[in-house]
Amino acid sequence: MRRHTDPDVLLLQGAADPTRLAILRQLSDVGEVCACDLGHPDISQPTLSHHLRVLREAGWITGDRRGTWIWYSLRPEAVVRWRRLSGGIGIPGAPSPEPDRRRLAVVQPTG
Amino acid sequence: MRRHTDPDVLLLQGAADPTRLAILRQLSDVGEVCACDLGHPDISQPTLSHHLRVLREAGWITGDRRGTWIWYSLRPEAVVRWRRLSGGIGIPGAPSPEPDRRRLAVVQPTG
DNA sequence: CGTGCGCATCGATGGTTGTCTATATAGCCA
DNA sequence: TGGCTATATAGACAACCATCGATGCGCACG
Repeated sequence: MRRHTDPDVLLLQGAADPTRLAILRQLSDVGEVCACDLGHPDISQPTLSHHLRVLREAGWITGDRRGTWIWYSLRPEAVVRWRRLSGGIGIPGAPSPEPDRRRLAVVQPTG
Repeated sequence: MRRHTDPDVLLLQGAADPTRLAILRQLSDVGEVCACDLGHPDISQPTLSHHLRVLREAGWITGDRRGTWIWYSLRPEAVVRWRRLSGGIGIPGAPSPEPDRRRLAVVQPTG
C-alpha cells in the first residue's frame, strides 16, 4: 500500500493540503490563474512551485506558459473523475447525484 | 500550516489513503459494517484499527459497540460537509449537482 | 549580448504517516 | 474466576511530505 498509483487516491492526496485546496478553490472560482497571483505571504516561492507540481502530477491542473507567466487551470478530466469519486461516498439512503447515462427527473416532495 | 485544523482538509486527508477510501466506499455501499468485516489479508489488525481511528478523528465515521463487535457507519454531518466541499471544486461553467430537499427519481434512457 | 524577472529544480531538514509487533482493554461464555 | 475473541493502544521504525535557501532555466527588454 505504500505506492499509491490509484488515480482516485492521487486526486484526494492532491487536494488534502490547505495550500493546495486553496489553489483548487481559486482555480474553481476564477477558471484560470497566473502562478504569480497564487503567491501567499505565508509560503515561499519554491513551496508554491512544489504544490503546483503535486497538483499537476495528480492530474488536477495544467499550466500554460504565455511569455513570462504561466497560467494554471483545472483539467476537465480531473473534475469528471472528482465528481464521480465524491459522488460515490455518501449515505446509502440518499443516492448521490451521479451524472451517468441515465436521465434524472426531479420530483417534488409529496408533503 | 503545520497543524491542519481545517475540517475540510481533515476530511480530505482522512479519505486520501487507499485503505481508508476502501473503508469509506464499503460504508457507503452497506451503510453499517462490523469492524471484523473490514479486515483485509494485506493489513494487520492494528493497522486497520489505526485507520479507523483516523477516520473517526476526521469526523468521517462513528463506532457503535454491540457486545463484542463494533459497528461503524458514516456520520451524516461528514457526508454533508463532503458534498459541500466536493461541490465547491469544479469547472466554473458546469455547476455542481448539489442535492437539495427535493427527491430524485431515476429514469431509464429512452433509447 | 547582459540584466532582470518568473518559475522550476536541488539538497537538506524536521515533522508526519503507515506499518508492524507486543501488549492492554473490553465483552462473552463456561 | 479464567479463558477466548474482538478491538484499541503503545512503542518503534522506515518512508514520505512540506518547507526552506540556493541555484538553474526560460523569456522579455535594454
